[in-house]
Amino acid sequence: MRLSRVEKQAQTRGRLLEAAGELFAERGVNGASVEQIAERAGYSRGAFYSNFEDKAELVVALLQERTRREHNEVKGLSWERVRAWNRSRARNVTEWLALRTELWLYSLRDGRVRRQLAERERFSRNAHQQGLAEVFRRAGVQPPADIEFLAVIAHALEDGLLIQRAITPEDVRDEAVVDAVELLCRSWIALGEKQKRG
Amino acid sequence: MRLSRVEKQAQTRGRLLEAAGELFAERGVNGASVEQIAERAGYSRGAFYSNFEDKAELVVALLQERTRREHNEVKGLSWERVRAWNRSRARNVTEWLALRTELWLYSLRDGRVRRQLAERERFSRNAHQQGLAEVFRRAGVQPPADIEFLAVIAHALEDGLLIQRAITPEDVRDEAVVDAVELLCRSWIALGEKQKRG
DNA sequence: AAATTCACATACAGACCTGTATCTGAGTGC
DNA sequence: GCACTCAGATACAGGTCTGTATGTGAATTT
Repeated sequence: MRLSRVEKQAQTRGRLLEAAGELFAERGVNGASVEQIAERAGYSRGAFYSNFEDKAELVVALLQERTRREHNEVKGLSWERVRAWNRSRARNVTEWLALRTELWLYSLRDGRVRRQLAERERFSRNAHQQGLAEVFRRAGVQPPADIEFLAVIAHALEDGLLIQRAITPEDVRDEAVVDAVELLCRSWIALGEKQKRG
Repeated sequence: MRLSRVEKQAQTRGRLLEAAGELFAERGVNGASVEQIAERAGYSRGAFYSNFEDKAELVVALLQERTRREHNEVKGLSWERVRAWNRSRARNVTEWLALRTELWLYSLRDGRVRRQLAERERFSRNAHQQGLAEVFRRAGVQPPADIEFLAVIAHALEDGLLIQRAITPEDVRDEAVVDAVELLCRSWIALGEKQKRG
C-alpha cells in the first residue's frame, strides 16, 4: 500500500516521537542525541530537522501526543476499565515513570513544557477524583467535600510510592501502591464518620 | 591561615561537590559538564580529575556526602527540631527536590548509585517513622503495627506532593504537604479506633 | 509527461566535551 | 635548605553534538 506525502510524513513524525520516548526513558532527555533518536526511528538527522525545530520542540510534541493519547484511551471508560488499563501499563511502569520524571525535570527549566505537563497532571488528578468518588459511592458513603484534595493526595502518593519502589523494590511490595490508596480511602471514610459523631 | 596539603585537597573536593550539587539541580547530571563544575568551584578541570575518577564517581561521592551530612545534622534531634530543620531547608525545596530527582534517575541506570540512594531513603523513612510514632504517642494512641508501611506512605506522599506543587503551584498550596501528612495521621487513628470497636 | 515541490539524506563547519600527558610550584621529609 | 612529592594548571588529541547548506528522488501539479 502506497502512502501519500502527508501520510508518510505523519508516519515519520510518529516514529520519531516513539523513538524519542524510549530513548528519553533509557538515557534521559539530555543523554539522548538527535542522531540517536533519528537512528532508532530508522531515519537520518535530516528527517528529524524537517519535522522539528530542535529537541525542545520535540519534547513539547511528545508530551502533547502522550496527553492526547491518554485522553482518548481513558475517555468514557468505567472505573474498572481504567484500573485494568493502568495495570496493563504497569508492566513497564518504571520506564513510563522514568520518562515522566525526565519530562518533569525538563519542565522545571522550560515554561512551555511545564504548561503542557500541568495539563496532563490535571487530567490525571481528575481521573483519580472520579475513581475515588465511585469508591465512596459503592461504600455507601457520601464523597467528602475535600475530594479534590484527596485526589491530589492519591495521585501524588502513587507517584511517590513508585519512586520508592524503584529504589528499594524489596521494601515496597508490588501491591503496595494499590493497598496504600485503598487504605487511604478506608481511613478517610473512618475519619468522616468520626467527625460526624462529633 | 595556611592549610596543610590534605586540608587543602579536602577543601577543593568539598567545593567541587558543592558546585556539582548546584549545577546538577540547575541543568541535570547529564547537562552539567566537568568543565562547568570545576569552573564554578573556582578550579580547572585538572583539579577535578585529580580528585575524582570521572563524573560517575563524583555522583556517588556527592550522594554519600549528602547522606552523611543529613545523618549528622538530624541525629539526636527532637521531632520538633527535625521539623524546624526541614522547614529551614524548605526555602530551596525545588532545587533540593530537583537534585534528588536527578540522582534518582541516575540511580536507575547505575547500581552503585542506587545502593547509595537506597541507604539515604531508608534513613529518611526511619526518621519519618520516629516522627509518626511521637505524633501517635502525643495523641494518646498506640502506634499502629503497620507504622513502618505508614512511614513509607508519608515519605512517598511528601515527595509526590512536592512534585505536583512544582508543576502546578496554584493547585497545591504551600501547606498542603504538612496538611496532608497530618490528615493522614488523623484518619489513620480514626481507622484504628473503628477497627477496635469491631 | 514535464515542471515543481518538498521530505528526507548527505556533507560540512563550529562548538563543546572527555580523558590523558605534561608541566609547575607550593608543601613535606630528610 | 635541598630534594622530593603531588595537587592542580595547561595543552592536546579524539570523539560527539548541533544546526545549516546542499543534494536527490518520489509524489504532486499542471
